Amino acid sequence: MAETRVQDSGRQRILQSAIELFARQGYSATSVRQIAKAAGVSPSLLYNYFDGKETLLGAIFLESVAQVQASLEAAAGGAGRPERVEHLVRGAFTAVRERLPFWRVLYRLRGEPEVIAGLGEHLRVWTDSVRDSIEALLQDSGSANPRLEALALFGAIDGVAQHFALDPESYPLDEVADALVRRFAPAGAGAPTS
Amino acid sequence: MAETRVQDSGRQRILQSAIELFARQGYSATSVRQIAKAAGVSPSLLYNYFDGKETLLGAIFLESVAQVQASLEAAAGGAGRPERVEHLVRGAFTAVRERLPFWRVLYRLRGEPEVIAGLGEHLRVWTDSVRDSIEALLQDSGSANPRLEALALFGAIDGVAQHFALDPESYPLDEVADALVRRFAPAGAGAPTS
Amino acid sequence: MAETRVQDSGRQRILQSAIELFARQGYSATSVRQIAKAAGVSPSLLYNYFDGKETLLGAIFLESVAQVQASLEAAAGGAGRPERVEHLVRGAFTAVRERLPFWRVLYRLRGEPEVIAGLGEHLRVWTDSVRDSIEALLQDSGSANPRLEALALFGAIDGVAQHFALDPESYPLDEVADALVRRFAPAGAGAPTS
Amino acid sequence: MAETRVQDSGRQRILQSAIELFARQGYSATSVRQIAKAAGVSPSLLYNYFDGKETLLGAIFLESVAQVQASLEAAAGGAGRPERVEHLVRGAFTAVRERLPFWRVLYRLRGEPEVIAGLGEHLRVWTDSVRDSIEALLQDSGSANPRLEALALFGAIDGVAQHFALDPESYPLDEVADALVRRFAPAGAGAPTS
DNA sequence: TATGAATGAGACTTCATTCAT
DNA sequence: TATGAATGAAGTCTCATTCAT
Repeated sequence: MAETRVQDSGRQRILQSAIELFARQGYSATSVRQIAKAAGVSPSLLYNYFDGKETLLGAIFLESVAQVQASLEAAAGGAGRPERVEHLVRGAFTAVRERLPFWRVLYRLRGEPEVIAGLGEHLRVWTDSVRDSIEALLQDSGSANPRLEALALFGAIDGVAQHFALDPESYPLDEVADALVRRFAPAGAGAPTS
Repeated sequence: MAETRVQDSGRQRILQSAIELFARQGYSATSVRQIAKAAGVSPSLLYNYFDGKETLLGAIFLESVAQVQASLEAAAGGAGRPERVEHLVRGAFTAVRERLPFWRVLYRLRGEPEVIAGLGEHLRVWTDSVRDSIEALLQDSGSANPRLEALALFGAIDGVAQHFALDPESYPLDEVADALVRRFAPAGAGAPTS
Repeated sequence: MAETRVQDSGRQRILQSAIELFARQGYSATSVRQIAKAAGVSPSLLYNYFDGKETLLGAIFLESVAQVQASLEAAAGGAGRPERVEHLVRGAFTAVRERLPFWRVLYRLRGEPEVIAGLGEHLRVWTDSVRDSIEALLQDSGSANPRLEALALFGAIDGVAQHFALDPESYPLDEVADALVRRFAPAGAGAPTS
Repeated sequence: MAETRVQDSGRQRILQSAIELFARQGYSATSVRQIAKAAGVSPSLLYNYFDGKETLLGAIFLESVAQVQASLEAAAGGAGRPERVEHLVRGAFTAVRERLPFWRVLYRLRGEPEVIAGLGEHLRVWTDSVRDSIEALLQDSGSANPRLEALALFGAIDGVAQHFALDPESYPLDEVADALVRRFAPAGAGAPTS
């Protein structure tokens, strides 16, 4: 009971405020002052918990990536190709919906890896592993060129997720997911018309 | 004769440096000094041509959006659905390839519309018009729910383009384009196999 | 029995760490955090024992000055001028060697008396008393102008001590002491050659 | 005519204020704000001319060391040992008198070489060269152990100079110089009494 | 005796920008 | 067209310090 209270204190509040502001304004455009103010603490306190703005971002990533990873793995599996594709798509979108602010931060930062020293490599590794998972998933299910198929599907999921993230209120994510699944579920990659 | 000389001088060099730095580091993380230095001029000169950093960004957008728009329209058209989808996909990727830095800037800024006062609305209008174009394109070609189809295809194109933009050297854009076309060209949205 | 234990705890460890850091980095450049960390305690504990950083410095001085004073007085005395000069020089250098960190702090702070409110006056009084002692020592031993002789000898001792403090590992302090003694021991100040 | 005015502007005023404040309060205890205020400019301007506080200090040193070096060399020379020692002592004290603030900064900083990254080595080299010069000067003039003699004389000069720097108003520098010269001028280092 | 949470003041520094030339 | 001098506002971060426990 006191636990939720404790969780809500100091460090936790800073993390929460930071992720929200980073999501809305971007990392560079968000000042430490803003974060502290949003968290209701003094800017100094931030430095009791984190070595600096960059470390704070790192902490956000470490936490969120782990949770998202778990979320994605939970959604894996399925007997045939259609089921697998469907699980993948739904799982991915669920993960995005669950941690929307994190994804918005991710999308923004993905393009400027130099800004955050150690993060770029970390991100690339993670992205590659997701791509490989999708490829593995398609490999078992009679795809002509699973790698290219994986890139296409990965891109599609990522793009739709981003469009959703830009306007979560009115974007019809589930219906678009249906459409994606219909397009990518069929096994015959090279000749759906014949 | 003097024209080419003029083009390369002052204003043009600033614009060029700005777009490249914004693409690499993001708008907020790029300073006026950096831009001026990269352009080989003094920071003051920037203020002879633009009212400030924000105006400079606006100018970049105005120029680039017009060119991209033209590029996209040139790629429109085609007799049947498959041709139209193919033209759309190829045209979009060509546009991205041609103006890669601009797109990287766009992808970054799309998520933080508040940062740049007047730009957000402008961007949204443009994005919507692209989406509507795709929808119109699909509408004529027997799609069950053209709006959702359009969103899915738009998302897919956008996502793939972004993945390409993140690693243009080694991303197999043309092959992924093929895969996308194969998936989205068939008219029957709900039953591409039958 | 418990005494040695107590000596080594808390207060004593803080004092020790403080003097070493002050000696190496200077007073202003040394932070309370650094001192506490070096002492293996929390910064807060420092405020249980001292009113603040300045008070801590005061405590260091009070302790050390007393010990140095004793050390110097023990070295005083001697029958004739040569013996007295020799005792003075050797005694001073022994005192420096024994409490090297303290002297390094002293040398640094001597020049900025305003920084430490009450310390400047204290220091000046002490310095003057040392100079007067030397003068008295020379007065009894047929020096033409004992005051100027005292200033010269005091300066020489102080300068050599400082050079030694800057590089204690390789400075040949004892040999230089010999040289100093040879130069200053003879009674005839104005005509050592005759 | 306008030249003096130009010299007095901006950069020059900052340098001047900096050296005076560093001399009075020490490097660490002097803030950039203080320097700027004393120079009658904004703190930002300082960064137009120097990369930062440390670079500013470096600039001060480079300028001053060169001038002092010249001053010392000008004072070198003399036929016999007594003349040489006299020239050395007088020259050194003249150099100190001429650039008193610089010397006070030097004395303070000599003890904390780690604080200023590249300066420590520079300083040590310079100090060694001065010591070597003195040694060379004594070598030619029948000194038993010129190296130790040089260290003793160097220490004496340095110590007296420092005492003078601490209280330039009332320290009888010239008279103490006389005393020093009387003590160190005679050639017979080991046996001034015989 | 000892500490972790917390902070106001101020440190150095960079920012976008103006203006006289 | 072009720049160097100059600056107010704001940036990140460290400081010495307090207080409840």
